[in-house]
Amino acid sequence: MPRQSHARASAPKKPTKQERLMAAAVRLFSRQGYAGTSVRDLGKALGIQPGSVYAHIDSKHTMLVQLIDSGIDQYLDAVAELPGTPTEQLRHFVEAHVRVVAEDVNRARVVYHQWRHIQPPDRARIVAKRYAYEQRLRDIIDAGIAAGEFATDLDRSTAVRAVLGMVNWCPEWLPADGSEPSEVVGAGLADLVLASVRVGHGAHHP
Amino acid sequence: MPRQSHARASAPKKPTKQERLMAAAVRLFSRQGYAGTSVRDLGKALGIQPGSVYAHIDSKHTMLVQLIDSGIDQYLDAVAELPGTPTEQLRHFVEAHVRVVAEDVNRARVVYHQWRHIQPPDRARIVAKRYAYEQRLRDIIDAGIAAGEFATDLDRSTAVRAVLGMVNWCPEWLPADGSEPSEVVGAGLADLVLASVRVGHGAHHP
DNA sequence: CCTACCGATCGGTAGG
DNA sequence: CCTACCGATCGGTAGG
Repeated sequence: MPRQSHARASAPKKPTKQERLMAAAVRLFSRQGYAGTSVRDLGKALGIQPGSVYAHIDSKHTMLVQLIDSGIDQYLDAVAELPGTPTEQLRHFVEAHVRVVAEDVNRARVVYHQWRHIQPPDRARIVAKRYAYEQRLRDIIDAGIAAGEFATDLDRSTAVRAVLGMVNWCPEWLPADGSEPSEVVGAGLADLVLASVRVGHGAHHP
Repeated sequence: MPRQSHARASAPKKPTKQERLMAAAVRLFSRQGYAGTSVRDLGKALGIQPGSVYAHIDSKHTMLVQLIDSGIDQYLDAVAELPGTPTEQLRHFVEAHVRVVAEDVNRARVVYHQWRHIQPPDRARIVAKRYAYEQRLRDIIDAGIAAGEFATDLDRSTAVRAVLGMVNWCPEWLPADGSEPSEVVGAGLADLVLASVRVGHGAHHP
């Protein structure tokens, strides 16, 4: 067993202190929350003094903003262009979302829940991005209804929120489910989503 | 049922200071998180001095434990006995869960996310209760598969987590959706859930 | 990146 | 329920 375990395999990526701080922030904000994480915790994670943290960051709040900004962008990028029919697009949407969650479940949890700690003026931009992502899903579902692929009596809002609920809950149990590859999990969730919105599954609630 | 100190049955009851503190904690923990809420915030909400808060509570942590303990019990009680076939039970489960969420979305958010701030030894009991609730849903789904009402190729774990995700995400959007009664929302979500697990909706992912 | 430090705030207590 | 206070910790800064 080599002492330099992860030394440059293909790309010599040595993380900067700033990158290491951001990685520590993801882990700590996820487990203890933004308010429950001190700048001293971040320094301790890198083995430096509390005051030294500010040689690499502007403020604790700026770290949160950058983390969530880039985090939401990962989701937006992943579903920006989806090929195929609305049915296929919806499958791709769910699978892409689960893939991004699985890449870093801690980051996912921070993006979903810690945005409430973001203060104006950054907050407005974050909320707008979240809405844009929801709108992306809504458009797919609308197209599916219009194309006759999804049930015509489907309630758009309920469907959008049900799908987002399913995929956004993943970080709560994905880590404890390391046995299954995330692609399998994503495909399984996509199956359930498609079954729930597809036409021909019988009458809805009377 | 344990003792109720001096509560009048079916009368306009005047909340005690302790009850008012718990109500304030629900609201503040939900919006700012447990760590982001100070005992001074709680005192301010009741118009009393910070130190006076301790005339009514033991500690901030005890408030969180009591809040989440009784909160989870609400969910367990709501689904303890569900009539009918597995299909009907699953519908009742979703509708009952959404009803409890709608009763107090702030409390729901605290129950779902702030339990991570609970320290041992209380933590073990909370985690066990959460697992018991999940097990309750798993049993219904297993019964539905065994009875031939749900798809035989349904993945139990995925189905359980998908359903929990849908209903547990409700507090994120229910407050913004005040126009629709929660019973309608619950029925709509139950429709989607039943459609996703029911037999005869076509082949799953190849 | 360290030492040394700032004023503010934290959860909680003593003694009325 | 108040006044007065405790030691600990907070986010952040000055000056090397």
